[in-house]
Amino acid sequence: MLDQQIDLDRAFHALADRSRRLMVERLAIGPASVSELAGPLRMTLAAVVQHVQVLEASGVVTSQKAGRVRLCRIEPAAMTAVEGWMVDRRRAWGARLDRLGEVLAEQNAKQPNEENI
Amino acid sequence: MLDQQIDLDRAFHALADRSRRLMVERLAIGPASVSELAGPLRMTLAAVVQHVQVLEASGVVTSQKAGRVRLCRIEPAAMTAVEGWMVDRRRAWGARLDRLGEVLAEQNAKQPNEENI
DNA sequence: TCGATACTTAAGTGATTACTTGACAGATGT
DNA sequence: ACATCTGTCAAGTAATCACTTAAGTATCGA
Repeated sequence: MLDQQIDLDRAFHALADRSRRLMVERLAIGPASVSELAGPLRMTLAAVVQHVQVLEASGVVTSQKAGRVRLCRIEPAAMTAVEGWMVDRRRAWGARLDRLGEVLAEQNAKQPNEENI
Repeated sequence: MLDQQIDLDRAFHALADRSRRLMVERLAIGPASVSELAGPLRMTLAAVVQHVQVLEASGVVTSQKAGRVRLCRIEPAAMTAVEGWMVDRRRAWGARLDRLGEVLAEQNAKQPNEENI
């Protein structure tokens, strides 16, 4: 429970980098090797390996080596923890905004997307 | 659209710090002054002001000064953007896990299966 | 067996971070 | 008027970051 704060630090930090988010987007579709992850990125393989290490240390990604290939995959638990924190926050300010009436919040025209969780 | 990547960088980074997350948790409940935010934190006011600046630069928080007090409040748009990215990812891996069945995810098959990606 | 493939490790570099201290400014209450 | 409250700005510092190059180590295919 207390450690989870540390995990959130690391998880948010891991996702605060565009290259790493691209890797996670790729991994969300399915497992991939390090060089597959490196594909769209303009940096050395060594750098990509370091990004993978950050992702693993944060718990967002796990990997295992098969032969000379390291297969990486997303780790749902960490992603869920991050999403959960966001959802909890929105419950708070969402409830407050509802209470006040959405009209007061902003007159910004926003798309009517009905994504409810 | 391209800026949005930058915004996500900044927003995730802003939330990657425990002190700043505590501030956001407080602001999710309702607007607060800088010193109110500083309350539970063991650091100088100057440091808190710098954290507020990071939160504002990321778009997660807005503020306005009334007299000598700066009132901070959460900015739903940035929070929604972050949450939206998470939700989009979960749609991908969630769908995949459903498709495969969770049993497959935990098997320890060491055979290099050629599931082309 | 030999060369190519897929990482892996170490060391270094310039930029950024999360603070600190200290000096200061404007607003408020008495 | 004056002290106090609430915040601001500037400069400095130690640690961390996102890379790089260079030199490995296994593994695989022919």
